Amino acid sequence: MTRNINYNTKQKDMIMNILKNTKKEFTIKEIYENVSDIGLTTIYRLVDKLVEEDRIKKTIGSDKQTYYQYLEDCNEENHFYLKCNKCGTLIHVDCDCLSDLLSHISKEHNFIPSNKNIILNGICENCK
Amino acid sequence: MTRNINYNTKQKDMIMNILKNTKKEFTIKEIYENVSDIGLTTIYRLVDKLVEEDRIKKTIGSDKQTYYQYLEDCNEENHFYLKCNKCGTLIHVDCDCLSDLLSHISKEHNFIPSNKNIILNGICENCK
DNA sequence: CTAAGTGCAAAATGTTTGCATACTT
DNA sequence: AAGTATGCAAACATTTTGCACTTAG
Repeated sequence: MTRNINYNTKQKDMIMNILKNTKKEFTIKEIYENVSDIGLTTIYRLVDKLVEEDRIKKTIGSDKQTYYQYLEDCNEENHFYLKCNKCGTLIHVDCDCLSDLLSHISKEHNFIPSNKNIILNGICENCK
Repeated sequence: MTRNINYNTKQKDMIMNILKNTKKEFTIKEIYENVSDIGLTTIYRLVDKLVEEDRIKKTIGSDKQTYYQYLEDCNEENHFYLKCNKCGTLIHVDCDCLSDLLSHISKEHNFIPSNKNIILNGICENCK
């Protein structure tokens, strides 16, 4: 039995803060440029772990690049997001409007929807 | 006014057929291994175009790799999919069960949901 | 003190470009 | 015939690895 211990380092915090403050998408390079004194290697390693831990999400932007984006703290709760295709912001929605759809899908379509981090794309209020 | 002409070449068809036949995710390398006599460069180029044309989708798999996957023909119709997190299959759902949710979101959350290619993740019938 | 995390340089992968040739219409 | 598409080799970009050093708990 090996315990998987995770240190809380200032590097990890810095990356999380940048992603958390604006809810936008960042490339590795953008993270690198927005942070001081963290090596690229470390960014790759941390970002990997954070994805593993479901704290951030790796995605493909509309420009086909690889991006990373902040996710809400995911302890046993479901999270529903709206993602703007123009500005890239991920809007966290606190509303149970999904529940009917999800139960319909599991009953009628014989598919167990994952209830973590459901993302719907579109255009946000500001970008209309 | 430049017209953007697209030849229909056998290379393009081969790639589309592979993606269409199984609805699974393919990496560039997997596509390359499953076709005969198409150079890697060409695969990169074609896959790019197909993404542009909305005929296939570029995604990040749960293993964090970059994948490409077939989409239904997208002429003015909406398409709703269920994607299995285990086998990677993209199941096309022909059902209007989404419409309530989408109108709720546009009214209550002030967000215009894109109605093209909505994908929900979960576990499919076969993988349960 | 010890396991885990970091940063550098180098290695390995992945992707794009230039150019000569071949194919579509 | 003219404009695209293709494939190779080379250039370029991105990501990973090995290793000595630092840091968190």
